[in-house]
Amino acid sequence: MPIITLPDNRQLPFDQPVTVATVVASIGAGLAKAALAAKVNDVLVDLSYTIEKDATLKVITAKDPEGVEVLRHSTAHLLAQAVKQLFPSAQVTIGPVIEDGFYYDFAFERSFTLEDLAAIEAKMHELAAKNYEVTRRVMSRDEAIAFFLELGEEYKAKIIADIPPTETLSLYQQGDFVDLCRGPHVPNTSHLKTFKLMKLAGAYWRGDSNNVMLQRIYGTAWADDKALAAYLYRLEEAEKRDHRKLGKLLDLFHMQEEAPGMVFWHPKGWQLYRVVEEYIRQKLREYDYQEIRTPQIVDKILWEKSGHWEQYREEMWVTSTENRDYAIKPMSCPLHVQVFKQGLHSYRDLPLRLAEFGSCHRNEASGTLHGLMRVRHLTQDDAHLFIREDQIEAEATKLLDLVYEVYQDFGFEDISCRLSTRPENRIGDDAVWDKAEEALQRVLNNKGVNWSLQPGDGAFYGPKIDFKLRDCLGREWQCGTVQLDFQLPGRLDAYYIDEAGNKVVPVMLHRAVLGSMERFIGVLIEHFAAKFPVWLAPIQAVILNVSDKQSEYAQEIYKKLKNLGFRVENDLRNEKIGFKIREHTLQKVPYLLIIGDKEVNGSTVTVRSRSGEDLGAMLLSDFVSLVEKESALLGRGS
RNA sequence: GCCGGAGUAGCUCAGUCGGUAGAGCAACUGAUUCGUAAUCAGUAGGUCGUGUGUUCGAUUCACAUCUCCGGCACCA
Repeated sequence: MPIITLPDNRQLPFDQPVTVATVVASIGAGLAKAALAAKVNDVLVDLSYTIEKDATLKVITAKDPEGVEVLRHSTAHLLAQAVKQLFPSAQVTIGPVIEDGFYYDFAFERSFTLEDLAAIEAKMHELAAKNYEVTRRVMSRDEAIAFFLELGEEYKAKIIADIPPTETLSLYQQGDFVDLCRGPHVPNTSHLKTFKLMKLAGAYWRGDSNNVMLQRIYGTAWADDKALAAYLYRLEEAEKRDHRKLGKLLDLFHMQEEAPGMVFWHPKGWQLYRVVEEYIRQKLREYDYQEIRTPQIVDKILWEKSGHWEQYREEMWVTSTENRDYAIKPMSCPLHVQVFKQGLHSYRDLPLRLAEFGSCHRNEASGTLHGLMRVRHLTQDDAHLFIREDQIEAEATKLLDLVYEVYQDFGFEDISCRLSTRPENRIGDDAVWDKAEEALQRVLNNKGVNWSLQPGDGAFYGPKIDFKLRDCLGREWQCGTVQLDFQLPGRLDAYYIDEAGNKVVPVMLHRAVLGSMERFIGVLIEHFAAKFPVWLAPIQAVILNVSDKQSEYAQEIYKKLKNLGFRVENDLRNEKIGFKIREHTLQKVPYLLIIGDKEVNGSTVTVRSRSGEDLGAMLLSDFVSLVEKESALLGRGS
């Protein structure tokens, strides 16, 4: 005698076990039509699920986020069904829901083409319109393995073999297509209307590059056409923020074939770079760091001692001369230890904080290069803190403060923070790793930020905390990092003298706040869509004369602003004022100063903001204080 | 590195089913001196990513190679 409780606390009694579909039908025909799945006692189930005992019930439709996920999951099955019909020799593997869509991986003897993709999508619509019922059944492991092997689906059989024996295996069928799946799924393919196949890609079986490469088809599915259109529009808009596109458009930097993964900074891009660098230098002063500079090419011997030669060899550029082998530095840590080792340090000297804008070269795999986000020559805003063990928590806490302060100054809110623990390839005792991982965990908890765990993702010498920022398409890029290292100083024979006069190996904290200057600027360009706040903007204002008559006064204004340290340009070309305004607006210059006869006569400038707002005529001093005030807000103003 | 796609003027792109290419913007020259997102006219600009092959002839076809784009794997 189950009593079903609905979200509005209404209770429906039944005199025998009922399916969710029956209950939903008894609530109303409209709801029954819209229902995709349900939550019974907060567990997502199919409409065919039978409720035996008293339970709460929430019907899931396309209006619920879970409903859209069910749609996407079922659309992935529809994709697989279409592929199997068109290409019977293709084998299905996995097809999960992802952010904004789904994908399905297939093993197939030839590559899918874009034409195939169109044909598959058409087939999907055709199949959906057949209004197949989607039915669920349960099978034992052995039965299921035999079933899929019979169909020639070897990958599915392998997947099943790896599912823990305690788990129930469910199969979903629509028409002639059967797939192993946890569910839930829509009750009928007629619900699958709004979807689109997006792109083809390769993907390794089980995510392991030693395995064969499968073919992945990405798709997206939404509750209705409007939501799909909104999504596609969002993608288009996001593409306009692409830093590679904007970098070219605003003449910030370029890259070319002869130097893959390395940046040619143009004057405006380098100006931006320098503002960011100067900002960080200011933070180094505030937080008691000392800036240093170390060599780029260093004898292999040092890398062997540090462990890089063993752990990191593949990504190091090497060179040699006069029978000596050298590596171009991929990171600065061992070199900072060399600086620390000069002279003798007392425990009173610690913490000793050494910072460097470290110019590093890494031979990143060709397929990973991506604009400024993934380069082969990068500049880390790097620092190493040499500390006593009792200073770990205090120093790590200060680092978290610094990182969050800097990100907020640049206007970032969406920061993801992760703790990565010991990887398989590592140096050092597990006891030391235990200590290091626990320390970082404590610091994170005390700081009270949201963080997640990434087991096995630490550096080879110690665990780390990573900070990630998102690009225009939602892809995350690691920027800041804090790494605790009990290994390197000892390996490189660094020590200090403690109170009792003993030599003690210091603990080292590696840290970068921005990460790499290049990547951070890439993220920055996308974050602001190149509409940089005035403190960052490479050109803060352009002075435009209406006609030749005012050029002398315009020059005067230009010189005054330049002498005050503003980044200004003059546009005295013989062009119409509208044309000049258009050009500099497209260049996203924050302020345009218009100089006509009126301004010359009144000794003023007329200010037009980047958004097109006319701020009217004002004294130059008023404009100066306006910009100064705005600059002081940094990225926190908007 | 792996899978797929792409590379034509400074930029954005069109085109050639094999007969050495075209537009808009930009550039240059001239005219125009103008008040808040494109003034007009003219001129010039390309070994069609690179190499090899097939061919009477290759930007077009084939192969190789480089780079870029989207994923995957990697990412101290």
